[in-house]
Amino acid sequence: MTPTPTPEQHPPQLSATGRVILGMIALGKTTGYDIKQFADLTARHFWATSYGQIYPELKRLEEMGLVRGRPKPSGGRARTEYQLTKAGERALQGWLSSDEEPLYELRDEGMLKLFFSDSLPERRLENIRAMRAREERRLAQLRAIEPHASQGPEGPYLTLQLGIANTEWQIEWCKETERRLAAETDKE
Amino acid sequence: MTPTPTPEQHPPQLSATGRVILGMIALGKTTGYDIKQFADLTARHFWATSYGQIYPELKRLEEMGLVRGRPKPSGGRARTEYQLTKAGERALQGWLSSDEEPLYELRDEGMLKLFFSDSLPERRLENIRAMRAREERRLAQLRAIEPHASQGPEGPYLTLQLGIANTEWQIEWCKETERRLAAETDKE
DNA sequence: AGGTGCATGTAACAGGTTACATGATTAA
DNA sequence: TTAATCATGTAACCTGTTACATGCACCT
Repeated sequence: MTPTPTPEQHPPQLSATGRVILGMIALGKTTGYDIKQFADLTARHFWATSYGQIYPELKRLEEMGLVRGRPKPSGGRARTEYQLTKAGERALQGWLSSDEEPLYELRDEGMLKLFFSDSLPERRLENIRAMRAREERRLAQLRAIEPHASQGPEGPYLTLQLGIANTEWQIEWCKETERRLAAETDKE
Repeated sequence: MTPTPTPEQHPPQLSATGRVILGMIALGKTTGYDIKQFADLTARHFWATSYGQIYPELKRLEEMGLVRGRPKPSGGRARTEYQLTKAGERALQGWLSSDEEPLYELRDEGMLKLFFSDSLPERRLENIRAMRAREERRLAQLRAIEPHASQGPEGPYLTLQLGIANTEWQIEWCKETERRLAAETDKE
């Protein structure tokens, strides 16, 4: 007779959103609103969030004992400040040191259009231009936050650097490809 | 009294998954299975798909009159081949020439770890190495499909080139950052 | 007096993944 | 004969977005 499977008494597992929140609290963003504002300025480029996730997840994290929230009204405004508990710090560091394959997911409609562009070659150049325009907008946004980021902690600064360098490079590729396609069109 | 809003008799809107399928059929992938196989080899790097989307969506597209499916059993195996209808071609080209802001979504847990790495600086180098390893794997996969892609249509080839160049660049950044972090650690 | 920003929250919905089910064919 | 591959499909689940609701505070 098979032994009954281990009762799997793991506490409910830390979700990806939960990790983001723990990390953000560690960076000093103590309210749901704060977390969202900062994330929209920074992490949004590689990890988007919404209030619809953040507020319910903060409650779940509190139930799990990873954060502790206390009301800190500013003026007459309702407001809850959260801090990490010891368990929360451990959970955050456990995630940062885990060797599991980190998730990577991309949905890029611009690439998709380029990929299928043989079905309408006349628009190919235009599609690449649109991709470049998007990257140029992104670059401008990243550059706008650079100055104040370079005074802050290292982690955010490194990701910002990577984002900027990466975007610059992408723009170069688009320009080159545009030139190449334009040259081919001329030949015909 | 306000005029009743236009009855919005637009036929049900073409979803993103639907677009992928139309594009794939245009590239000669005529069955659900075929589409998935090819997408897993190529478009997966910027747009993942699953059978759970593809098969139901093929039916929806047929209801919408954008594709036509006919049973083409190979041996005794059930099998349905799809082709684009005129309306399907128009829909595909309409999408390719539309000026709507193309969707872009990224979830990159590696970047997230780097972003929060101040909470466990000892692991920072390791995290960047993991990111590099991921990109190196990706590069190997992309290079493996390059030879046969370079004989095919232009669109897929261009996206492949972009993917390769982009990945190579990312690897360089990781290496440079690793060197820099290693040097800083030595100084201390 | 009214618009914007601060601050929290929820319900409905949309989209996608996973696990499962089925069954034929082919190569070892 | 058994494992892998071809081929299709569905139901349950999970995650995340959108739209909405509430109300205070601050600036003009």
